[in-house]
Amino acid sequence: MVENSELRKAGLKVTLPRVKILQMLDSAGLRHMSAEDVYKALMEAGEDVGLATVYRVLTQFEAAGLVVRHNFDGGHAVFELADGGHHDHMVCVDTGEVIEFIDPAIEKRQKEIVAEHGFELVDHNLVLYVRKKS
Amino acid sequence: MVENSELRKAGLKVTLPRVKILQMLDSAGLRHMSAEDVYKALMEAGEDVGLATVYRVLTQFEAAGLVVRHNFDGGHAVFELADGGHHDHMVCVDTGEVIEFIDPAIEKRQKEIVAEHGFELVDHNLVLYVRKKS
DNA sequence: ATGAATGCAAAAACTTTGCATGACG
DNA sequence: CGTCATGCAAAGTTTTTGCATTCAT
Repeated sequence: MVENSELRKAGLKVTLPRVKILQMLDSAGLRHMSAEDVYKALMEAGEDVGLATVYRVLTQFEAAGLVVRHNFDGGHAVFELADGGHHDHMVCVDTGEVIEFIDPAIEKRQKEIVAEHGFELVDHNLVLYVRKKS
Repeated sequence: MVENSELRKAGLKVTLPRVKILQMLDSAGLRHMSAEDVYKALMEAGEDVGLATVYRVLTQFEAAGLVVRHNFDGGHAVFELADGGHHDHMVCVDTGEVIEFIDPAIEKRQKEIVAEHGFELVDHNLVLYVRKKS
C-alpha cells in the first residue's frame, strides 16, 4: 500500500488525483505504465482525472523520485514506481514482455569505465531487447 | 567518403537528397544528429530538401542498416552512421557531450544474462549519464 | 483566505502520410 | 517512359501550457 506521507515528504499537497495516480501505479497489474495507460485505468475505475494532470503529476513524481521514467524504443515514455532498488530491463521484441534484472558485474564495470574517462556516474539506462530462444 | 554504391547495395535509388543526407551524416561535426539537425544543416549548405524527406530517408537508411537510430532521453531520436562496429554511449548531463565506448566484459555479461532467462539478445541500448568529476 | 492544483482546450514538438509533380534508370 | 522519390501541406502522436475554477491547508 502506498502512503500519502510519501507525497507530503516530497513536498506535494495530498490531492485526490495524486493519490489515485500513485495507487494506480502501485496496484495495477502492469509494472510499467504510460501516461495514457494510467489515464485509461483511472477512467475505467470511474476516477475523473484529466490526461494533462496525469502527465503533470507523473512528471512531479519523477522529480520527487517516487517514480522512474523510461524511454524504451517506440515513441512514448513509461513509468514505474521507484520501489527503492535500481534495476535494468529486458524487453521482448515479440511480446513486449518486460523483465527486470540487476547484474552486479555490469554495475561495477560501468563505474569503472566512467572513472577511466574522468567522469562520475550520475545515472544509467540499460535495456536489452531480446527474443525467446527458438 | 561515403559511396553511392552503398545506396545501390541497399536497393535505394541514388537520388540527390539521399546522397546529400548521407554525406551530411558523414561529414558533419556531430556524430549524432536528429532529423531536424540534418535538415538545418542541409538548409545552411544551400541544399533544398524537405524535412519530410529527411525523415523518410533516415528511416529507409535505418531499415537498410546504413544508420542506427537512438532514443536517448528527451523526446527526439538521433541518428548516426553505422560505421560497422557497435558501441555504447556516455552522455555528460552538464555539457551534452557524447562519448562512445565498448566494453567486452559488459557485452559478454549481457549475453549470459539473457541466456539465463531463456532468451537470445537481439539488440541493446546502454547509456551512461555522467558528470565531470568535481 | 490564499496559494497551489486541476481540467479543459489550445498549442507545441516530433514524426508520418496523401497527393501531385518531378527525377532516376 | 514507367516507376519510384520528392516537396508541400495536412494530419497524427505524444506531451506541454494558459487560464479560469476548485481544492487543500
